[in-house]
Amino acid sequence: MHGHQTISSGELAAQGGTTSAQVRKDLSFFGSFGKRGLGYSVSALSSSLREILGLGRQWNVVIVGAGKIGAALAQYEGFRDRGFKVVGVYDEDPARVGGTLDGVVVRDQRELESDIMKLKPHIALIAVPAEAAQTLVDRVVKAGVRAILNFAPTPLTVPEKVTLRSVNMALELEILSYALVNAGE
Amino acid sequence: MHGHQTISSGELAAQGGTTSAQVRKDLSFFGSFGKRGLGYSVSALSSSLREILGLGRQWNVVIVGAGKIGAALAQYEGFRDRGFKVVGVYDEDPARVGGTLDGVVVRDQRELESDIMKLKPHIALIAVPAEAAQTLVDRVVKAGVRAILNFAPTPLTVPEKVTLRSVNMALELEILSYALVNAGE
DNA sequence: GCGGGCTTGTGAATGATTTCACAAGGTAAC
DNA sequence: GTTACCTTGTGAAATCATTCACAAGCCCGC
Repeated sequence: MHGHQTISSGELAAQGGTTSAQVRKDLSFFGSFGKRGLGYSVSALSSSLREILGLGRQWNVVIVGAGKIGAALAQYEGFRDRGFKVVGVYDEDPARVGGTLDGVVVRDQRELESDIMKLKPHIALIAVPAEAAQTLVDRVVKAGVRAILNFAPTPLTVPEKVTLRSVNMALELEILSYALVNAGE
Repeated sequence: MHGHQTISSGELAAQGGTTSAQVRKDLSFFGSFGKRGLGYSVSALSSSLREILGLGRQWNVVIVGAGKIGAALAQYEGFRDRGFKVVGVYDEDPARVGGTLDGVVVRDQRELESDIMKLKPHIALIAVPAEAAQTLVDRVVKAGVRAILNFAPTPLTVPEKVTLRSVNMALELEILSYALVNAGE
């Protein structure tokens, strides 16, 4: 981005929308990468972080639900760029099964367990209606998936060994709504 | 959901995936809605919250960017259900302009300012590549939008009077990646 | 109307996160 | 080599958020 060989915590903070102290504290959690008086070597820091975050390797991902959100996820370049490969898309609706999303064939949700055993995906993205989400999470967890990113607007429970994160777009809009109502106060 | 007329903080917590103390603390920020010994009246609480969060009224939304994510957002029922109405979708690409997404015609990004002046949308959803995001945010802010939900994977800056929230799906995956790498520790 | 059993609302305690502030270490110019 | 100047890494302080715990209030049965 810049021609710099090296970058200071302050510059990183400006780029990331945070503070220099925050950046240094965060990085110090993993170790000490910088040189005092100079800053951080861009290339060394970048590869250390890739290593630490596990972005060097390829992660296989299955998408459960081929509706609007599932389709958008399947086609999202941001994932591929970071080493996340969509190895399967699943849906319940016969009308969708057999179609393709960005080169991946939509398979029947009944194949989920057997496919997971075979493909051993690391991550499952849940993009189904709220009512169906917990059931499908239980199924993918039982089949061996250990990391889940949930897009259904409902809280889910998983065993302790499984990592779950949720993205709730409707909630984000409600927060904006609240901010608008209370704007002038 | 239940036939109850009234609901306790504990039940709300279970549904929302949190704790009863948390629920009570959060609600107490807005006022005091419950009856001791009994709980909260479902209908009264529901309408109070709708009022406070501004969900009673309709909010007009424009979507900037008619790519994968923009299209998914335009078609997302979760928004309409909560009173958010998509009044415009904009793109730069002539191949997309003129097409329709869920009944809304995709318009040329050059019309953005004049349309915003006319339609007075309350919220803009930014669904363009990272490089273009700041420029478009500046444009919609200048045209009068005061609340922005950003889906581009980049930090943005807005004037203080504007509320900005960001959803970063790639970052969510990176966090999962880190969790997987450090699973057994 | 009184007592037992719930549940709220909220201070106080605890825990987590962010910011401050500065010694220690490094660069670069002379 | 020495000096002037930067920037990191990190304890300590401050801020923010969550959890605890309990008095106060309300319902209901008798």
